[in-house]
Order: sequence, then C-alpha cells, then structure tokens
Amino acid sequence: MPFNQKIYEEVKQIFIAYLESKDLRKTPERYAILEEIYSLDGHFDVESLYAKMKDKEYRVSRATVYNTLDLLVECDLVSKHQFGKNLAQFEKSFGYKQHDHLICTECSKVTEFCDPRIQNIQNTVSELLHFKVMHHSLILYASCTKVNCENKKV
Amino acid sequence: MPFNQKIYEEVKQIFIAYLESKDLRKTPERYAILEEIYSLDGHFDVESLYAKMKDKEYRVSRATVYNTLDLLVECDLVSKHQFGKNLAQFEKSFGYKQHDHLICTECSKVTEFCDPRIQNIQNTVSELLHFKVMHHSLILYASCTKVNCENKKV
DNA sequence: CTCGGTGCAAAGCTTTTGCATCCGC
DNA sequence: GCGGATGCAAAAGCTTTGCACCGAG
Repeated sequence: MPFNQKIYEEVKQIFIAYLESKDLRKTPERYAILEEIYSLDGHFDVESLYAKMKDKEYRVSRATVYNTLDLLVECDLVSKHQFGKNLAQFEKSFGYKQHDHLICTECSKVTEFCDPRIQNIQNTVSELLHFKVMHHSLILYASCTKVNCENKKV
Repeated sequence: MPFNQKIYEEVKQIFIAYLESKDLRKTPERYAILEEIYSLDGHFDVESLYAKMKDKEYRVSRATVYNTLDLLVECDLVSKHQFGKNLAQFEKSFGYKQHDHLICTECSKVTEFCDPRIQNIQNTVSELLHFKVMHHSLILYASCTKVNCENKKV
C-alpha cells in the first residue's frame, strides 16, 4: 500500500483536531513526521524513521521524533509495539483493520493476523475485572511448519 | 504463595536436565538464582532480583543474573514480559496456571486473568498460517471503572 | 588441566533531559 | 513578545561485551 493522499488528509485532520483540543502547536515538524509515517509500510523504529527524514526537506531531531510519536500514539493514529526486544516498533494505525502479530521464533519475521474472538475475551475480562479495555496487544511466538520455509535462522 | 520447597525441587530437576542436555555447567550461582526467583511472588526485574541477592549468601554479578535468566526462559521455568516499557519483567512460570495480563492505564498496576479461548485463537492461527505456536503474550490496557478505584495516578 | 562461567567495569543502544534558540499563536 | 517546541548534546537506564580469574568436569 503506497502513500495514500486521501487517507493522509483525513489523518491530518484528526491530528489537527487533537492538537487543538490539547492546546498544542501545529508545527511543520509534526506534520512532516505524520506524513512520513503514513508513507511507510509495515513496522518501523525511531532510528529508521529519523534516518529516512534526515535525507528529506525536513531535518527533525530525534527529540522531536520521540515527542511527536508520543502524540500520535495518544490520538490513536500510530500504534506502538514491544516485540520482546528493547526497541519500540511503530506502525500507522488509521484506515487499516485491527490486527495482531505472530513472530517467527526462527527468524523474528512478523506476520499479521485477525481474529474477532479477541473482542469477546476483552468483553469478558472487562466485565469480570471492572475495567474498560482501551486497546490490547496479542503476540504469538511460533515456528513455521512449512517444509519449504525460508525463515531459517541466519 | 510463599516459597514452596517441593516445587523448587521439581523445578531444579528440570533445570538440571536442561543444563545437561545443553552441556552447560551446574554452577552454584545458577541454582541460587533459580531458588531466589522461586521464593519471589509476582513480577520482578533484573535490578530488583540482583539487589535481593546482594544481601544473601550468594553475591552474583549482574552478568550472571542476565545469563541465568536467559537460560531459565529458554527452558520455560521463567517467563519474560515487556509491558510497554523498556524494562524486562520476569516471573516464575512453573506450577502456576497459564494466565495473561491486564495493565491499568491509570497506575500501571498489573492484574492477571485467565481465558481458555486464547487457546482457540492460537489453534486457528496455527492452522491458517502454518505455524506451531510455542507461547503467546496477551496484554489488555484498560482503566478501572470502579467508583472507589484506588488506582489513581500519583 | 581445560575451558566454560563468573565478576567487574566499560561499552553499546535506546530513550530522556537540559538548555539555548526559534517560531506558532 | 510569550511560552511552547525544536535541535543538539549530554545524561540516564537497561543490557551486552571484554577480559582476567575461578572452578566444574
């Protein structure tokens, strides 16, 4: 999925509304980071996002990247993952259906999957423990059983 | 649940079998760390485990704690979590039933819960994607809805 | 006696923080 | 112009690594 101008405009409006609601400033750096994220596919970490932006019109600092990512996570335009490593991974989260992740224990490759039954679990736990579930993270650690699996350890 | 000598002996045998199968040495430090972990309740991080051991008969180094924890995770006697922070959390995992975690978005308090339906999801995904699921991590991020909730932000 | 394991400290990495400068409002 | 945001670099925090010494096999 390449950069989608329509989705970006929509997402930008959501971000603007969020900034206004929190009395935060609409800086060009924040828009530039949002745009860069929505032009990326799959997962990315802070360093790779920072590196990609370093070569473009906007040279933002790491501090600004961290700051803006926090804002985007807060307003649900970006989701943050910790796939067992000490490196936060991010991905855009607007306009794509809810999904979870399976990580190959052989090669660490990440595969996405959907299962609506997770919603049921959330509902049950919500009721039982008296909590309102905001979001969740389900990660399956698994090894490929295909004979021709290419995901072999390097 | 206080220290359970019977469980510790059982767990120690599993650890010994694992060490032998991998041709690793049976050092007193490794046993001491295992024993300390099985005398702890709930979650702990490396630093607190290291601190607790510093005052006892065995003064192990951080390097040994990290090394041994890796081994214990590999042989499934300890499980490792990344609750959204850059700090690995651990807990003993033998003799207790499978459970997942709900984290309060207000105070970060961790609550455990069980739901057998997660197993069904694992099975479906296994078949669909041709993976053998070894283990999983499900974390629900939620805020307490009790009026008298004590979990208020500090 | 050998070589894997330990202890200690230094190095590595990601993330946070402090501060001067900048610019949105 | 005020005060929040940025950029840079230093600092912090967790984890890994290097190396000399120790001790399990």
